[in-house]
Amino acid sequence: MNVTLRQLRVFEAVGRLKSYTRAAEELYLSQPGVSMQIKQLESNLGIALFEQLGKKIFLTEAGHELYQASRIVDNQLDETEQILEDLKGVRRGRLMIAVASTANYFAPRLLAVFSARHEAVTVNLDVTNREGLISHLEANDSDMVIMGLPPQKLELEAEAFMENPLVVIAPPDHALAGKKAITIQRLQEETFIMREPGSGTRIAMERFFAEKRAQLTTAMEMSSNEAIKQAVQAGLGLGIVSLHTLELELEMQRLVVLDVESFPILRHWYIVQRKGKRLSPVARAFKDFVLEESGKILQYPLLRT
Amino acid sequence: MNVTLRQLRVFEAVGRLKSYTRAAEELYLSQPGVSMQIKQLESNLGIALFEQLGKKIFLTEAGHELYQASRIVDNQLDETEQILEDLKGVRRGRLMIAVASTANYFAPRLLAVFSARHEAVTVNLDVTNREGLISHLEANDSDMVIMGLPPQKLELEAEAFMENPLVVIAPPDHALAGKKAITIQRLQEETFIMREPGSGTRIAMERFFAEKRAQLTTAMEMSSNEAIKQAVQAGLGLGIVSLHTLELELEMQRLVVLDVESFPILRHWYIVQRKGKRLSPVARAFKDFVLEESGKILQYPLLRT
DNA sequence: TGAAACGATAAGTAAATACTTATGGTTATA
DNA sequence: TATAACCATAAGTATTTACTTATCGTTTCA
Repeated sequence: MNVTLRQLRVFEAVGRLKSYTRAAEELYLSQPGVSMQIKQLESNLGIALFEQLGKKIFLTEAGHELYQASRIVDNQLDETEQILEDLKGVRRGRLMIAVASTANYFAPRLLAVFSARHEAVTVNLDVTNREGLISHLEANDSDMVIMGLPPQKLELEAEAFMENPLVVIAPPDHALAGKKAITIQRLQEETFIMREPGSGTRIAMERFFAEKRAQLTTAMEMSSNEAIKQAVQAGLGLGIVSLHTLELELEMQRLVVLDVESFPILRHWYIVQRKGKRLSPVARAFKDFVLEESGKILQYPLLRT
Repeated sequence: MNVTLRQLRVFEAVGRLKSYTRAAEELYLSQPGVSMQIKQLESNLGIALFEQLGKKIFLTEAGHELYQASRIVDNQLDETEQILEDLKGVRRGRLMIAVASTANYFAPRLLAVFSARHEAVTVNLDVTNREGLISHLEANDSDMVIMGLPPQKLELEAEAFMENPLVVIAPPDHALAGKKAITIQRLQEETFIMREPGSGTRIAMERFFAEKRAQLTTAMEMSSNEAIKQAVQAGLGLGIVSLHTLELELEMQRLVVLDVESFPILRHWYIVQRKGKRLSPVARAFKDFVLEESGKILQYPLLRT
């Protein structure tokens, strides 16, 4: 179809007003200008769109069909234009975030606040493991990723926005509970429930103990923090998890944080995205929001045990 | 929106193929040609549609929106083009016919046959009185009109396509039933059930008797042929109607046609349309069909009584 | 590390587009 | 019947469009 949008718009006006002259006025054109557009359109389509009987013009059947079509097309484009207009601002948009599973304990709260402020923004949150996060970054199908340990391989931009203290947890009735300044030495007498190799927490932990030249006994490996906490509660051993995951358990006194020397291991949470990625206004706004306000919103439990 | 269809189509190809170069190949363009169209489009919209990360390109959210829109627009136009293509031929289309109420006894049969031959054609039949037909012609909202007596006032083209004999009817037990060569003189002794003034049949009748210098006694006026036939059957008087309306009654011997001298009054059925009206292919086909084949399809009852 | 793939940019151009004014021919209308 | 309203046509033109080829810079991958 060799038709131009201009032709369709002129045609729509003529069809609506049933007059070349008035359409010309509406469009700030001369009457012959309109005549020519219509003629051109008719010749492009190879079919008559108007019928003139005396002074009045009528749409032919083909004209009626095209009239409907041009209204639909016009509306579609108007609508899209509106959407794009919104997208330029923060008003509307989709925010696609992926977070490490550990971040699941606070990320939803951040998103909830952001989402409440920007009602027309659709938020999409994927909670996944480290591997999943990396593939998100590679496929570029998230606006950004929240994780504790940005991978080195990819070219990324990572900004820390919050502390992420790793602490040693034990059941409340554990021999070490309540003890002050437990040494790392002492810890080596205990057995530990660990995250799976490759997990951010696990990597950080191993790095820490390697530095301290200590070696821990691994009782079992669990692939989620939830599982570790359950196992520790059940007395199967000690655990090391992010303090952020403990809010409830500390409050309910199901678990205690041990006061071990050099602890907590201080890590950070990072907002990560591919280098050079152009953020949408919504993504930009979310990032600013996290960098500036996450501290206020997420007050994690005090370290006092 | 200052967007051109060309831009949308190029954009659609790039969005679909996720590559400027391959889109260029598909469209038989150079790669810079595509680049420029997209750039133009983006600047028209004031928003980025693609994001390039390394070698790969991705649609931005705005790009996704526009992609959907351009597919819708494209489909709409394709569909319309198909419809218009059909309309050029006889395959599809709408046929709007208005017929005089008397023609209601045969017009549906014509339309049924035509409609069976052209399945994708929507047929619209309005059965109305003379006044209604004239307003159809004035408003140009029918393709053509079938009537017995084209009005003089409007500039019309009328073509006769079939005889329309007006006959005198009586109940089977009437004194004149079966009589040969009844004189018009004799008719004046009877009373008649007439159509309302202004009806085509009434006008033709009055013209006929004025010519013969005869005057009929009007018992009552009815606004439909059906009512006249009922009244005649009930013995309220004689009637004059188009032979076409009698098929059933003659066969069931509810009514008889009298053998009156100079009868039947020979009139014709006309296909009528406004002078200069351009017929759609479907309308053209219907007109030809009626002119050529109506005789074959409509064999009305013989005059023998 | 070097070649290949990809998109961006620059410069140039033939063609078309989208108008304009002027004018002519019909058709209603007062 | 004159006039006003309406659309068609003709001729002319500035601008824009839609390309092209040539070239460059970056990224990926063998």
